[in-house]
Amino acid sequence: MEKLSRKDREREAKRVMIIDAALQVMKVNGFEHSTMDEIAEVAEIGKGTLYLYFKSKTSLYLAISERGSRLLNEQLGKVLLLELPGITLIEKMGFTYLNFIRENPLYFTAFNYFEHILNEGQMTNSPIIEQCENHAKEAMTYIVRALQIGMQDGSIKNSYDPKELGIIIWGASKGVMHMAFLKNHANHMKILDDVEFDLQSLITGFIELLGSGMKND
Amino acid sequence: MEKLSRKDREREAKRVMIIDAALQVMKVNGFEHSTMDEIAEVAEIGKGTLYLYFKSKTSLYLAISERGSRLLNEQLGKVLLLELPGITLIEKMGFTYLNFIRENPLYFTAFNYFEHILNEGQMTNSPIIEQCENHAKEAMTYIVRALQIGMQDGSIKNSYDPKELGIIIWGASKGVMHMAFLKNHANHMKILDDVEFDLQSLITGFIELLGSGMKND
DNA sequence: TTCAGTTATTGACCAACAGTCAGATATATG
DNA sequence: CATATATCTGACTGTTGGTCAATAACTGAA
Repeated sequence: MEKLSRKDREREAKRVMIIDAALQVMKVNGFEHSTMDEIAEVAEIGKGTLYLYFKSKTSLYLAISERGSRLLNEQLGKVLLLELPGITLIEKMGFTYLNFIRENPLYFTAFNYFEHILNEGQMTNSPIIEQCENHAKEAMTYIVRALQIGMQDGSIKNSYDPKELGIIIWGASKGVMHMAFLKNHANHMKILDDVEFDLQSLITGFIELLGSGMKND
Repeated sequence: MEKLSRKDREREAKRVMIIDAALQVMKVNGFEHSTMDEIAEVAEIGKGTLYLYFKSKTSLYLAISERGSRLLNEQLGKVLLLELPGITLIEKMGFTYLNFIRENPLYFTAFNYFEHILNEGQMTNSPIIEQCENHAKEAMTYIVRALQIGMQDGSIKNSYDPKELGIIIWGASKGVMHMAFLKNHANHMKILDDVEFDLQSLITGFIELLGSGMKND
């Protein structure tokens, strides 16, 4: 049972308010072109105060990613509770992910930012990075659970290692979503210009393709 | 037939040399933490000169991406010349891509940077962006051609639209490669820590999975 | 209510770095 | 050799992430 003092609750509320302000600024200026000065201004606090709540711009951005993955995980967790064959759970998770990034494109950008930071190898041993990693691990676990359920109920081939298959599904989904995201958000994307498709049909095709690779005959 | 004057050839050679210098600096400092001052120093030119050859840091980074995708396309193009079933061409392209980013991780980072720039919607109508997009489109065409060959020779189901399938394969491959890349380069990546795998086996699993979704029975 | 001690806030300031430009240097031409 | 043109340069500027000494707000005891 968590018992937070009034101080702690106020502090937490302010943290949330700052993240709201940051998202608001980013909606206008884009993710990278938002400045700490403007975020502080919108949050109606001094810039120094901003740095009392987030020790760097990177930290603030990661906090956005953290919130996003927390929200997404809540939804993925609910899918796992449904009484459905494993293969259907996997499909539903795919669409849950799709709808989430469609409704929250900024969070998707934040997810990519998080991975970029991991890649660059900076900010290791930071608590916010750890939280983000835990969320990612949790999402991964939801997928693996669904796969295990599917292997149990016979809806998914059991010739793959569920964890390895989980990584593949996770990675491939992110890649395809990213593609779809580009189509919708980039002004011009020559690769995609030739192809008539909407997000939904692309993802449906993708899930079908993966599905027919995983499904038991 | 391109006939370049000595001037033009010298200019081109210097451009190449600057990109070499930039890659060298990035190998040490990482992609983002390299400064134009240091790149100029390593290239043994003044900073002002650097800006005569690349109009911004972004342009220079995109030039690296451009070179990378040009090199990759050369290899993909060669695969397409082999006398093999379409499904095998697709598999070979997958491994070509894998080996390329394994041997040239910096180019892979550059590719991601290019997509990031597209996402942010900056630098539209810049010639270097256009070149990068053309390369991406070319790579995409190689995949689609291989799919068409496979649909012709019967090794690939023809129930999918080859272009849509191409986008799916392209996106999914990038996503899975990215995952594998993280495992190798990020210091810690909790999602991946649990799973014992090497790049090769993950990609093999992925290609097998996609393959069994595409293959004719 | 007062006041010392503690905590929270602030914005002027600093350092780093992308990008500029007036002047210097090299090269071509007659 | 002299002039014109092309190329190069690094000191300078503007912006922005991050700091810190000064200030304000709060707290609890007398």
